[in-house]
Amino acid sequence: MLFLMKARIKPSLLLDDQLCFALYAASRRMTAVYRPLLDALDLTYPQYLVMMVLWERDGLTVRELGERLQLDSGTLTPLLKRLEQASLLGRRRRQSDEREVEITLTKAGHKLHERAEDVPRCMAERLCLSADAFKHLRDELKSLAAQLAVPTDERD
Amino acid sequence: MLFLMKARIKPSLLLDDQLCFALYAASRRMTAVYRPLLDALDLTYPQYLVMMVLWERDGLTVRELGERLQLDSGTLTPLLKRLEQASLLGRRRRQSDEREVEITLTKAGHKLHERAEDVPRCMAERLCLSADAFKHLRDELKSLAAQLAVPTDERD
DNA sequence: GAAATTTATATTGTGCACAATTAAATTTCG
DNA sequence: CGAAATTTAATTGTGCACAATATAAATTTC
Repeated sequence: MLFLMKARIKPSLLLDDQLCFALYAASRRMTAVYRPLLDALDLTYPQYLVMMVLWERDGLTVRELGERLQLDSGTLTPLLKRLEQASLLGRRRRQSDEREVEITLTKAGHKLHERAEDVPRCMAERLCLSADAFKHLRDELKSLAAQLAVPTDERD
Repeated sequence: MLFLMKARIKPSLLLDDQLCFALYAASRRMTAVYRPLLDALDLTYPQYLVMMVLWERDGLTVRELGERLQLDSGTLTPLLKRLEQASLLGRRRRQSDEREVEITLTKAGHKLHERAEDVPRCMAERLCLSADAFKHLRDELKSLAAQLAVPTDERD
């Protein structure tokens, strides 16, 4: 009789066996494909992510943006200053709590949303995935990230 | 009667809908989980990838390393200089073709392979994936990267 | 209500990524 | 052959990521 059980991952140091490298390489390739589309909007890929969050909900603080994107102030502060220089958003301390810096889209920042709407359509065509395959892969990656976010000392 | 066909991806600018962000976030989380393991070896994550390639096949040129990892000399040259400083490898121009720089592991570089063998085991435990799920996700990512590597002007 | 602690952002420093350019060696071809 | 084109690394400059630290405001503790 056969035992049907989940086989353990066999540890390997060969590059082609690694999940981490497949992830790292795919992520960089993805950014590379976005680059020409975002160049047209004068945005880098991380700047595009920030704008996407703000188009969805304006007036977030740096901390809230950081939670959404999993980035800290060391990354966000200079990035937001560049977007401010580009007149896409404003940064000002909150009256209610002077520690917090509220990020608000300018008219140009809102306006950019329209031009950005082509980007997801272009990428959807470029990916050659069905909606189901797209969602499945995306959700697998979300669940992987969630598993990797669990502290090492409190696991199954 | 129902038509069963592949549905198109619905374009969206909402962060949570994006495959690219799931990929980007998962990749950074993965690197973050590797960090404490690699700190013990005094390697960064990209340095670990370079060492993995060299453990598999020593004596590659910068170009060959770059092809394997999809990184250019602008990234590799300073990274390799740091590994040279750390006495893990040597860099020297090839006699046969002075344009090429051959990378050779030192004794310490080879020695590090043993200590690195714990890393994949630790990660395998940390991931909580069956061998099948691991391979499936890895191969989906490889196929995604391959699709994204196809030039935009020559596609299905 | 002063002191200690926590929270939010900014700053500094290191190490990638990657575009663009440069320099040197090699190959191609008239 | 020898000039032009190609190839390989290195260099320069910009923009993330992220650790560590600093600073200032708010909150908690006593």
